[in-house]
Amino acid sequence: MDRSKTLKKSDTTRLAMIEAAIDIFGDVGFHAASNRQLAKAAGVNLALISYHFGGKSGLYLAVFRHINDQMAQRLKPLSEAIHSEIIKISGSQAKNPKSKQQPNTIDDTECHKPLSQLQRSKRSLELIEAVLFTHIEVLSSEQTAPWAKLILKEQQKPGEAFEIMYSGALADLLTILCKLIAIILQKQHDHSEVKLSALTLLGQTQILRSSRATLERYMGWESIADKEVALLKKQIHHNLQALFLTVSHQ
Amino acid sequence: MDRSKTLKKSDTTRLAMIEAAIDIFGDVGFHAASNRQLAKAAGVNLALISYHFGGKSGLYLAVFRHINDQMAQRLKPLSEAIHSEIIKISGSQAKNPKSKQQPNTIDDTECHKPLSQLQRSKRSLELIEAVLFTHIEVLSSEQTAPWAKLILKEQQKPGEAFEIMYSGALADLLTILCKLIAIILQKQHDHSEVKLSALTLLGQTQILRSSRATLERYMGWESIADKEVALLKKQIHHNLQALFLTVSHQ
DNA sequence: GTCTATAGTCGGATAGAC
DNA sequence: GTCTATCCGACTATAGAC
Repeated sequence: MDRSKTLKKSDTTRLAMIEAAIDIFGDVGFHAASNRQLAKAAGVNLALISYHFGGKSGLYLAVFRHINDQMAQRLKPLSEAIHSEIIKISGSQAKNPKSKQQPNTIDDTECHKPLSQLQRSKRSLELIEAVLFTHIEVLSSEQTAPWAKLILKEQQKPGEAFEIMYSGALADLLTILCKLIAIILQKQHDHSEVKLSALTLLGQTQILRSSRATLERYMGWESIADKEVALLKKQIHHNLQALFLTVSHQ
Repeated sequence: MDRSKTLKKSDTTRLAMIEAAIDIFGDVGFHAASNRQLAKAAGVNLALISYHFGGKSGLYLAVFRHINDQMAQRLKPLSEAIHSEIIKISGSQAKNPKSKQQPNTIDDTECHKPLSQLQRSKRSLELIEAVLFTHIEVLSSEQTAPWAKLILKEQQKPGEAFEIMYSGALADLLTILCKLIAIILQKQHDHSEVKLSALTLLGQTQILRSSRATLERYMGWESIADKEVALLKKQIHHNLQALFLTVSHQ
């Protein structure tokens, strides 16, 4: 309600506990983290974990809700921009044979000159690249490193916490990719080929987390900073061009 | 020594403990697994964990040594076949400007008729696909599922166990892929582009494990069996064609 | 080699003072 | 809301019988 502005004492405590817990859970996992360790890292008393979250499990879930909120907030601008542009791009495209004409009342400057399929594809490809590059930046950033670790852990043994993530930012991200790919392939965005295509794309960026140790070791990288990120982006750019620019052949 | 044939009682006990431990460690992780649980699953007494492996950590390392041996054994036929074929394929190719001529004394039927670059690329691409499909089968098989889970866990927090895996089968797999890609791209196999290309390829197959929960959920799959594996293979095949068949353009 | 029994430690949770 | 003190269960590891 109106408490959204006034930050009560308990809110700052809760936040401190959640932020400390992100690091610890991400680092050592749920079971290896002890309540004592969590409380000490947050600089609060042991008993407050039970008081505020009902126990370690409650804190764990609160951590995922918090991460999901943060991620959604971070992706929101890009997501909204792309969604509105998708309407523009596909405005003249028939996704579905029956609804060929879509009376578009939006006062948009470009929406009345129909784009060629080639133009649509090119623009979609640019947007896909933007999404993946954003994803790479999120995955490589030190700040979000614990997030990624937590999500990966949940992927392997999905529980209640996975639901929180999946139904939030994760599904959004995939849906955007699928809509863009659908424009290029001229297929439905929920076609299984389109979805697998999106997933294999994300797989390529996710090596930053899922295979980070192998990546560092095999590339001979001591850390993954700007230079290394740039190299990976270059590779992804190259792959994207190859995967989607020659799509007219098939 | 000569004990390799006669299976002593203690060996069968150790093996039972290791195999039970693979499932449990893979399922719940190192910390969440208790010695009691491990002993019960193996059908042995609690104290034998300390006796045979010196404790839970020792058992954990033994598990990784075992997995690495198994994986190496499984990949060996394919690995050797490919290595010998790479010699054939690249026999007439100059990897390095100085060593253009390689006097090949192998009594191979095909080694004396030089292959065109197109032929070499095509064959390499077939072999890459074979490697990735094998990888997909390993990752999707229920039997090896716990292996993959363990490896993923170690990637996130690499310790002594990661060393065992990395310096074994994992590095072999990557090296084979790089050598094949190098033939297509006509670059050194240790060139960073080649290595990143191999890693992004593996990333696409690794979604079977790293994003399994998302994969199942987003694709609407209830399980990942033959039908689902076939779909993923089809997608990987498609991606491979796009990524490497048009390489002559660049 | 395998088992039983137990010592010693640490964990999560809570009652009750402030 | 926050803290101290404490309970009790579960754990690892080991000593010693067989």
